[in-house]
Amino acid sequence: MFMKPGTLYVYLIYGMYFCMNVSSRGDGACVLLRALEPLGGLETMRQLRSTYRKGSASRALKDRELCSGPSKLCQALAIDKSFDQRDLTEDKAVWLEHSPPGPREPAVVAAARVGIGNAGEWAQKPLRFYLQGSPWVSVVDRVAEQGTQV
DNA sequence: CGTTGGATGGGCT
DNA sequence: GCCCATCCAACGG
Repeated sequence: MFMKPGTLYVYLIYGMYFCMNVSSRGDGACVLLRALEPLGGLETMRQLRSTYRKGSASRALKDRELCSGPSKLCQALAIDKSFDQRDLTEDKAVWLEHSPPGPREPAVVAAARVGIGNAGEWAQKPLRFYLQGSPWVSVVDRVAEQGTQV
């Protein structure tokens, strides 16, 4: 986390999953990627996701199940510890792009974060952001959406 | 739709 | 030891 903004931070969680973060401006600041909208390579993602599951020969995953969670998207993109500390502005294999302009700016929901319990005052602050109405989000927070400007 | 319990390992105290 | 910004299968309604 204490790296140049735009640097990947990948760590192992719960002994078997990875989480993918991007270092941001400010000492110790970073952003955890909790979900993605899969735009290409869907079948590759489906295959990568399936190999990690228990009954690997079980039902095919729906599109929404490919990247709707921090560790799901790491599986779908084959992100592991080898991607830790890569520079998103220089690396050939992984980078960020702006999304193409849409007809209108989607509303951004600011909600409480997921999965950190009541770990101090910061746990309750609305530091989790997602596009309202997106079907690709990992968790929908109806309460937070009440106060969102559409 | 909801809830519950098990898998699993590195890093820190 | 114990904590981790998790996921999935297996249930019950």
